[in-house]
Formats: sequence, C-alpha cells, structure tokens
Amino acid sequence: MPDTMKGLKRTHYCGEVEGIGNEVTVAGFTQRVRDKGGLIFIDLRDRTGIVQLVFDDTTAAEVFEKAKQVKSEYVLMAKGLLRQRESVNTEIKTGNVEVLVSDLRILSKAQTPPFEITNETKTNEELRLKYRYLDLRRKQLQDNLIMRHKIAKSARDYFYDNGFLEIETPMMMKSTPEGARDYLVPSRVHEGKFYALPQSPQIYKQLLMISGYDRYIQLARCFRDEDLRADRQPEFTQIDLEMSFMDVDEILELTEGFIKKLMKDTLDVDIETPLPRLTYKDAMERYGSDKPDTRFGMEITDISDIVKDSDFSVFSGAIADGGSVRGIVAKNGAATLTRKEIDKLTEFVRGIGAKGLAYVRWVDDAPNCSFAKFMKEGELEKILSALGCEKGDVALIVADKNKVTLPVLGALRLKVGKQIGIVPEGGFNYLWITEFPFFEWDEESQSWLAMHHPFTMPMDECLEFLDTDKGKVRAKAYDLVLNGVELCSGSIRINDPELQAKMFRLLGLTDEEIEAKFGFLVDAYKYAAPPHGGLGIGLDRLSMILCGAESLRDVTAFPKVKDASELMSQCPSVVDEKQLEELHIKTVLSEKE
RNA sequence: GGCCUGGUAGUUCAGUUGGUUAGAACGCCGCCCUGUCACGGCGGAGGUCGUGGGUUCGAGUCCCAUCCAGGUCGCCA
Repeated sequence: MPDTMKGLKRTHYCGEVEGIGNEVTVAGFTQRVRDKGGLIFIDLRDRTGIVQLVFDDTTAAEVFEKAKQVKSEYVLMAKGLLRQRESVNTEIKTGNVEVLVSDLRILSKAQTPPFEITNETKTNEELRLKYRYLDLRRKQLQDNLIMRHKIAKSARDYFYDNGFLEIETPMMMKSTPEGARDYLVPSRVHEGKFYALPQSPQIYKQLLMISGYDRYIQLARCFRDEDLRADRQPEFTQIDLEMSFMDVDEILELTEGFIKKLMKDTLDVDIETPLPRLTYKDAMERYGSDKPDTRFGMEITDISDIVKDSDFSVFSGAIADGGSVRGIVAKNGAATLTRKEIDKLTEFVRGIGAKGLAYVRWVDDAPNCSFAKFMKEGELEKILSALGCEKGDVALIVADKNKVTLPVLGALRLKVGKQIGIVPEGGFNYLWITEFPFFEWDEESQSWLAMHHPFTMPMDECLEFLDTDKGKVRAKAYDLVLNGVELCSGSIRINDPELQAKMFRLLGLTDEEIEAKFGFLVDAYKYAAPPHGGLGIGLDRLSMILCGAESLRDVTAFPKVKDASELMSQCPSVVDEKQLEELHIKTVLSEKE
C-alpha cells in the first residue's frame, strides 16, 4: 500500500523552496537517488525545478529505511528542515539549500521507465511519443508547454484589454470542400450526412461581425486532413481574430502591438514597431518566397537584361519564353561549396522543378564557370559584376519561367544559407507580406482560383482589373512572417454582396454552387455588414519559434505523427460494427497487394 | 503517392572483406560506502540484430519484399 498525504500539505514547489531554518513540505518525482550508505540524497523534481532531500544519521530509522526504498520516478512527499548545504551545487536554482527530511511519504511507486527522464535526451522520438506522458515529465517539454501557456495568456490579456470578446464557434460545422480536406463527423440522426470539423472559424467569425460583435478573439482549434510536416499538425490552434471598422493598416498596427507585448512578456525581448513590410511582389523578387527569412541577405538578382541576347540558349531561350534569368551569390562560399556540393544542389533544384543550375565558382584567379564556353567577350564579367560575385564567392543562376526561377532560387537561398552558415541562430525578424495576388492560375484545372479565400477584398485600385486582367488584381491580404515561417494570415473581407457575387462568378462558381456552399453567408451579407477583416495567428508555430523547437511536436502536449496517428493511444482505430451501423456507415477498405 | 535517412540489450550506439560464444556506455538487480549532485567501488542479469524470404558450408553484415519512424516533394483556398 502506498503512503497517503494525510497530515501533510505542500508548502513550496521544489524549484521555489525558500526560508532557511524553516520547515517546508515539497512533493514531486524522484529524479535520482544517491545512496552513500549512511547518507542518502534524493533529487526531487516538479515542474519548477529540483530540490535535494537529505537523510543522515539524525534521521529517524523508519524514515531512513523508507528513503532506501526510493527509486527513479517514484512520487514522494517530504517534510523537513530547509537548511544551507555543506557543498553548493551551482547548476541548479536551489543548489545552496537542501531539505533534511523528517517525514517521507512514498505516494506512488514507478516501474522502471523505458527511457531515462532527463532534460537532454537522445532517445528516439518514436519511443518517447509512445510514452508521451513520461516524455512530458522532461524539463524541456515542460518549459515548452509553459511557454505556450504564457503566449496564450499574453494574447488573451492584450486583446481583452483592447475590447475583444472571446466567443466560441462550433466545432461541428458544414463541410465546404474548398482548400484542405475536411475531417468529417458522421451524423447518427441524419442518415448519410456529415458534419465537418472546422479548418478555421472563418465563416463564423465573419457572421459575428455581421451580428455586431465588432472585436472577436478565440483560441480556436482547427483541423485539416492533409499530410503532416515538422511544422504542420492535423489539429492546431489559432489565435483567431476578427474586427469591424478597421482597414489593413489599423489591423496590422493592432497586431504589432500584440507582438511587441508578447515578446516582452515571454522572452523579455524588445521588438521595434512598426514591423517591416514587403509587398508579395517584392518578397518574391528579392527572396523567391512569400515567407522570406530576412535574418540574412543573399538576395536574388535579375540578370535577364544582360543575358537576353546571350549565345547561351539556356539563358536567352528562357527569356524569349517570357521567363527570366536570376541568381544568388554565396559570399565566401567557394570553400564550402565544392564541385561535389554544387552537383548536389543541382540535383536539389531539379527535384523542385528547375531544369538545371548554372554556376560560377570563383576560387583562384579565374572563375570556374559551368557555361563559360558560351560566353562572349566580357559577358561573364558583366554577369558577375551585376550579381556582385567576387573572388571567393559562388554564384548560382537559374533560367526559367518566373514561376520556377523565383521559388527555386528562394529554396536554394535557404539551403545554401544554412550550408555556408550565414543564417543566424535566434533573432526575431518579423515581417509583414502585403498585397497578395487575389487570383492564382491553376494549371491543373486551367482556371483562376482565389489565393487566399473568396471572401477577400480586392485592393481599391485593383477593382478596375477584375474584368480585364485577373493576374493584376491584388488583395487586401497580409501574412506575418517570422524567421521564414508563416505565422499568421489574414485579410479584409468583402462586405458588399454585389461584389461578393461578382467574385464568386469570376472564380467560376455557379449560382447553384454558391447557394449550396455559402448560401447562408451570402444571405447574411444582404442585411448589412460593417467593413471588417481579421487574421489567425498560429499559436503552435509561434510557440515553436519562441521555444527554439524544431518541430510542432515539441510544443504540442499530445501530437500526431506523420501519418496523422497518435503513437500513444494508437488512434485512429477501428470501431464496433454496432457504432458504424448506428451511423449508417459501411467501410470499404482498399485492397492491399 | 514519389524520393532520401534510419531500425542491433531497457536506452544511446559500435560491430572489419560474410567466419568462434554479438560488444561498450548509461539504465536495471545485488552487496559496500557520511557530503553526493553525471556520486564512487565490487559483482550480476539482460539480445528472435524490425519482420518475412533468398544467396551461402556459414548472414547483424549481401540480395528481394515488407513493416515502423523521421525528413522532403506533391498536398496544405
């Protein structure tokens, strides 16, 4: 039988014991036992830290005997005198004190854990995820979840103080098969019908604006049935915001106020506001990405003008096809980027859609250039000068349609930047990306799709292009990027039903489709809607970066793995025939060979 | 779905051109130890080498298939 807590009450967290000479009562998990024979030390751990318990020849015999039984991860409660240590441990907060225990309770015994519960761990993640409840005992994960809590608190504090109301929107809603796949919930009552879990509370928060709740916040759980990545989980949390009577600038300014407070609250970092802004077009042309990591330079240079008449048909041909020739320069990269490495980079860019990679590797006096034999007198010099490539550098050049050139160089910039070690650790480069294109041409369906979503307001000065040149229409849409990670995405919404109807038509939706998918929303806008817009801030990604974590799994209490299953509970799982029957569902499994 | 990487004691890893009984560290178990804090000392247990098949006199090692995990591309309005 384990001991009870009877008569004891915790007075201090382990990491926060204080008051030398006083009796304290602490409780927690056994980090480690050091049994010296006539002297026993036990490190007791809770989420605040570790305190040393000590048992010596002044300890009552039955207490000493009990201390001898203690093993790793046992849950203990101990009362005793807090005193100065004979030898101080400078590694821990409470390293100068210890508890001379007079009353010890073993509240719960532990099996030997499958891996050691230590701050630093080398144990592979699969095993740790299977025993997630043990992994979560580790300081690193506890600190991460505590940070996540602080972020959530900071958000609520800030937006509550600015008059935002927290309103819950439904978790079961109508499926609108646009964008990501929905998670579906079968209806027992309505045969053959399904709810969908929200990909975001988008429609509901817009309706709240129509209802007059002019400032809304929700820490909203969102679900997307798509493949996972290190920075993508199937369920995630958004700090979801929507507000009326504000245009882009005001929303960005309000959000910046939050970022400033957040960084101060959590990391005591001062962020300069206003945050830098870059239009989508500039971001693509300079960094080849709509979420550039601006912690380092290595910007893209357009050398199309120089090579448009080149004898090197890869260059001139790409331009004749309406594309461009652009390059980046790895400063002092020649040492790291050997021929072999450049070959690997060539393979890498081929893997992401480029036809090849031209390079100039300038080690000694004469640059080693992959396309030298096609160069006219002085042409290479002009290219190098335009790129800013000097001795010791490597220039990497891609020629293709802009749709290929820019993203490929963007990806290459990140990869090479890391390789030559110019991406700073830490640092917080926040950046707004604005003026996203409204439409995006989709090769597969040969049609124009909404880049953000169909409720996004086009920019005032772009309305005239709606019928003439869709590619030119920019939207009142904005993303917040931090160190190359898209943290938040938002827009001003269309509040004019006629304009909305027109946008739907331009996107090729028929009246029937509009009615079926968004009928109630379209109707709602007919009863007057204030100008409004909003955004959703990815709480998980924000936590990941502020914790310095590499994966969302490290800031999510119970994450899913790559195939969207959970290793601990083994969900998803098959269910009883009876459950399926009630839900009017028959499953048809794909045949495995 | 494609590509890449990995899978050997509880854990982290080593394991030579295929060759005797598969090793180390940590953890675990037992004994000893009054100032440890990565405690120390002595002793011990612990392995279907992810799984299945093949080549071979002989496979952890070579081949094929498959499973699991991670990364990435597709996908993610």
